[in-house]
Amino acid sequence: MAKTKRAEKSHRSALDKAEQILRGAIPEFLKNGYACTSMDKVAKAAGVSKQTLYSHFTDKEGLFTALVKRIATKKYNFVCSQPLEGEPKEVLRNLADRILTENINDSEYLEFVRLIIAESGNYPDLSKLFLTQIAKPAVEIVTKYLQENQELDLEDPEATARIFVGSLVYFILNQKVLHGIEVMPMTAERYVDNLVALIERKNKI
Amino acid sequence: MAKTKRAEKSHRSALDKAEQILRGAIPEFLKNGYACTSMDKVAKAAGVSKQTLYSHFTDKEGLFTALVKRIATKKYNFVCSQPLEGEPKEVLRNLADRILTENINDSEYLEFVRLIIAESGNYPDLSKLFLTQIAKPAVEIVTKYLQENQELDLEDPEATARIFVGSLVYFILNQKVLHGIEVMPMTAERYVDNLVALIERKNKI
DNA sequence: GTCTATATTTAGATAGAC
DNA sequence: GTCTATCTAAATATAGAC
Repeated sequence: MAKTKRAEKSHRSALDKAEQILRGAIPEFLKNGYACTSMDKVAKAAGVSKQTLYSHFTDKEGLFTALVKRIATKKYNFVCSQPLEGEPKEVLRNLADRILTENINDSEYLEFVRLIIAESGNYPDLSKLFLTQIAKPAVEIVTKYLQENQELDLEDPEATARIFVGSLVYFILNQKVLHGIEVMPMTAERYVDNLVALIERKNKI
Repeated sequence: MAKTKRAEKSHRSALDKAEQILRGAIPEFLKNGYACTSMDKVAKAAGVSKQTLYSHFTDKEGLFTALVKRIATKKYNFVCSQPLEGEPKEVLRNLADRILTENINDSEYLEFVRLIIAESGNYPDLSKLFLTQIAKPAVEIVTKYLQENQELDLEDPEATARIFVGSLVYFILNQKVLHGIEVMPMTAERYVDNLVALIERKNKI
């Protein structure tokens, strides 16, 4: 019995340590990037010794991969938890607003996107994971909606969905990640107005 | 006279060295990223000693900045050298095709974009330079065209131009930089068809 | 101006005590 | 499992010969 209890405690403790390490590692990697984040910094930020890192993750790359999977999964759950509802004519605008406001104010996620792109050459599998977990489901949700609303009279809902999502993602990338807000600013409202107008246009005539 | 000749030679030699260093440095930075490109690698790639690097550029950051300015200027000259001409109805499609084919096959430029985004946190001025030199002129050219062709009946040509350019840039980023071509492929033709259709739609009815 | 050699710092990863 | 102390390699930057 004492043995069982000890094993349980040991197991729980291990989980907590891994969790503790990830929680410390995430802001470090997001802030400094992969190359400039040392295992020493992570150990310090997580409040554990460096050797403890290596007992829970094989190496720096393994820790980084676990970290990316964690954040991607978190965002995936958010993307898929938002049903499209409301007045049909308002859905596209609400959806665009939601995509923008949700992501533009999520500085952790913006850093994450920057990191994924930065390491997409060295870690192509992580960028594919990112697309598969986040961008692809988002496009699929929009595609489905565009297909279901035939009054929009779109010849190719999937391609249109990609343009819709893609132009919003680029807006965020341009304004926030690349600091376009300082050299070529545009309000989200104006951008969304025109994007929605392009898709709904036929109905307006 | 000997003195003049010597000064000239010295001057020319200095220019050649700076040029030689940049030519060696560019592929190294584009391939490895900023942090993983050592001054030793650059010296070796450029065929000079490390000390020579430091005699022409103050430090690694100075070399990197000069390199980014060089590439951005090169692309700027290309963007602005392409006039919009041809049948009015074909211009948008030709323009989209040109933007895609030009950039999607320019692997050096794709690496450059990756690098700019990667370092946009550490070097915000370089990302602003990138936008100012490349993205902004591109949007301005498209804006001007959309304004001049009022039969398109666009309420906000500038916002529409941003959507047009932005969705194309994202397509490239998604398919090539983030390897979306392997997990969510789509042909450029299909994407462009639908993008142009959205803008021209009114005319088609 | 250019090179070789080096000073100094810091990285990833490991050994050994407990 | 966790810690302190350490090994080895590689980075930026500089000193000094020519």
